[in-house]
Amino acid sequence: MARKPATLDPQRLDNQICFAVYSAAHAFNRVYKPLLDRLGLTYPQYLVMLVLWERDDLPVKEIGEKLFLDSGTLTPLLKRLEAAHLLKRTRSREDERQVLIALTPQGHALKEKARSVPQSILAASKCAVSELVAMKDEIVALRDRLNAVIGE
Amino acid sequence: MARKPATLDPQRLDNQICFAVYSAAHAFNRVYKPLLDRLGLTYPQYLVMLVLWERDDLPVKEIGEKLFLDSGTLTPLLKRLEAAHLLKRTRSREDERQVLIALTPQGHALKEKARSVPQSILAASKCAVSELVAMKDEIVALRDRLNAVIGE
DNA sequence: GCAGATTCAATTGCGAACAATTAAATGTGA
DNA sequence: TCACATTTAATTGTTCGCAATTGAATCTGC
Repeated sequence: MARKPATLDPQRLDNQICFAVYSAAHAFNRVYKPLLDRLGLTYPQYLVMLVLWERDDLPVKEIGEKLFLDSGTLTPLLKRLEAAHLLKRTRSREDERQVLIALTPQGHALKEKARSVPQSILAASKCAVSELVAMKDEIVALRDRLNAVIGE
Repeated sequence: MARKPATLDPQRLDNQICFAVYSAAHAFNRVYKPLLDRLGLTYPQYLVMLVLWERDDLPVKEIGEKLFLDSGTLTPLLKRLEAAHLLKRTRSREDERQVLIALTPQGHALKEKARSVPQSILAASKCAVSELVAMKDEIVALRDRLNAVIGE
């Protein structure tokens, strides 16, 4: 049984892209934390707000599709954002199964306060924008291939 | 106020590398799930086992440093792995503050059963190994820069 | 040797994340 | 029309992830 050199052993933690992604996600979270604390948001809540700042009045389902999250995650999260007066949840009148999510004036206003966040993250990454964009595109392509496999 | 084109707006979800990483981590998790179910492990538990398969008899602290996790996460997770008879937790005799984690025979044996996991992930990623290695190195470098900023 | 600081694991409390199930509304085919 | 399937959100239960705190063991300077 030929022993592989450590740098090629696929069962080693440091050789796994998945752990790289997993640990990078946590590192991002820790950088975001103090920035989002000032807005009173957690990172997943911030993601929901980003979606709503682009387009308002969406059903829960559609927010879930954009963020790859299901109602088990979103329902309580949206209730917390509603309790913080950032959005309102209303049953659709055309289709009573849907709950539509609409920003309150405070929810809209928060977009301005959040404007500096991406720049702070960029600074922390100590990386050229062009490099980050290239990396992002690669990671998104990988994610989409993985998600395609799940659907099989 | 010059409106940026959508492809450059840093406040757009699709332009954020962080969301790419966040959603890729979840996609990986979903691909791992059925593979790890057969081993009776969750993904974070699998990470701990990877660490211990490389080196046994580690204090909780050291496992935490390798995985970027703290005792609040690890203590209950390790207790569950102990309940599954995969490892044993023992207070160090030289330093009673430390708890040493050692694999049981079953814990060691699981390494063989887990050997095929990385290959299945590789297949799901539909990507050349060389490309994945390059991506992994970039992501690790980014992660380490982010973690360096946090320590400031 | 001893007071005070530091280290380490455990605990508590809260917010994700997701599987599985439930209940209500809507759609579909005969 | 009516039985049956599908869609949508909510709910329940388990596991992470982390901040903050606790308590015990160890280290440090004097």
